[in-house]
Amino acid sequence: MSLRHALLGLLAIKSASGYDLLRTFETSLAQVWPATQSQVYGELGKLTTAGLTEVSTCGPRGRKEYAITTAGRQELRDWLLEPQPPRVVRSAALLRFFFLGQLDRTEAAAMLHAEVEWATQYLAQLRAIETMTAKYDDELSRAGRLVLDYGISNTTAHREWARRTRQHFAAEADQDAGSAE
Amino acid sequence: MSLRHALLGLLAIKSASGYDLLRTFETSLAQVWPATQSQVYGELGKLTTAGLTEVSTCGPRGRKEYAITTAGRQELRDWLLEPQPPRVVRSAALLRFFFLGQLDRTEAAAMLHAEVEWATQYLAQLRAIETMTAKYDDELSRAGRLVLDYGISNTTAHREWARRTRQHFAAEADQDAGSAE
DNA sequence: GTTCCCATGTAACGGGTTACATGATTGA
DNA sequence: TCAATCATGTAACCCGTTACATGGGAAC
Repeated sequence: MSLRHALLGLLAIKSASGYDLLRTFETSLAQVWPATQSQVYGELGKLTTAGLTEVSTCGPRGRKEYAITTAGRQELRDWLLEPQPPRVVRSAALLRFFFLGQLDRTEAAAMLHAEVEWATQYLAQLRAIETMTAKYDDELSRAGRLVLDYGISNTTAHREWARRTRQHFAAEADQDAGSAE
Repeated sequence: MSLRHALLGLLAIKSASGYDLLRTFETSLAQVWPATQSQVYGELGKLTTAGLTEVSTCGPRGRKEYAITTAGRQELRDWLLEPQPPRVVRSAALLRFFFLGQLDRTEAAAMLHAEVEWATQYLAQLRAIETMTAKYDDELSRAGRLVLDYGISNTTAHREWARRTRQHFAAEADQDAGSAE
C-alpha cells in the first residue's frame, strides 16, 4: 500500500496533478519507490474516492489538480508514526550473492569486482547529485538530501562488503592455484 | 523473475521437493527473497514445463522431488553473470524517511530513535545467528553467512545514518526551543 | 484412532508493468 | 502547420498474498 502514501506525502508538500506527480516520481522518487503512469492515475482515483484527496482545481487540457484532505494528512501521519513498520525485504542483488557459491572462485571474484566498480560509479553519481542540489532549500530537496545521504551510506557499505568478499574468494582461488601446482 | 532463479539456485545445490524448498525459504531465504507456498508450487510447475527442472523421484504421500536440468544450470549461470543486473529498489523504509519533514522535528527525532533501537536489536539477532551457524560448512550455510555478513554491514550503516539524522533533527528542535524562549 | 507433520494443489484478489489510445496547448 | 509537451485514461498480463481444500503417513 505504499504508493498511496507516497502520493499522500507528495500532495502534503504541494498540490499537484497526476502529471506533476509523475515527474516527481521520475526524478526524486525513482530510487525510492518507482511508479508508473497508469498506477499513479489509478491510485489518485482511489484516493479521491476514499476521501484522502480531492480535486482542487481543473486547469486547461483536462488538468486536474489534487489536494490532500484532512483525512489524508491523518492517514499520512499514522503511516509515518507506525510503531512497527513492516520490514519485508526482497533484494535481487542479495539473492545473486546468496548463490555465488555456484560460480567457481575466480568467476565469483570477478562478479564481486564488477560490483565494486558499479558501487564506485553509483557513489560518484550520488555525490554529483548532492553537490548539484546543495543550493536548494525547499521541502522536496531536503527530503531528497535525506535519502541521498542514506543511499551514500548504504552504497558505501555495499562496496566495502563486496571488496571484503571479493578478497575472500580471491584468496581461495589462490589456494586452489597453489595446491594445483 | 527472481523466484525462478531462487528455486534454480536451491535445486543446483540439492534436489528437493516443493515442501523442502518451502522450508528453506522460511529459514535461509526469508530475509532475502520471501516466497509463499502457492508461489513455489506454481513456479516449480512452470520451471518443469520450461525444461529447466524435472521431476527426478516420486516419493510417498505424492512427494515429487525436483532436480535442475542442464538447461536450468545454464539459465542460473546466465543470471548470476549478467553484466548489468537490474537495480530496481523499492524500500518502504526509505519512503518513510523521505517524508520525515512532514513530522515536527521532535517527532522525527523520536521516529529515528526508534529506528536506531530497531537496528540495534536486529544486529544482535543477526550476530546471534552468525554465532550459532558458524560451525556448519555446507553450501547453504556458507551462502547464508555471505548474506548475513551483508545484512550486518548494511544494518550497521542504516543505524549510523539514523543516529546522524536523529542528531540533526534534535539540534533543529533545540534551536526551535531556544528561539521560543 | 487421532494428532501432527508431510505434501500438493487451486481460486480470488491486489499491486505493478507494458502497451494502447486519445486529445489539448504551446512554441518554433 | 508540425512537433513537442502536457494531460488523462484503459486493458492485458504477470507476480505475489491470502485463503481454501485435500489427503497420505508416522508416532503415540
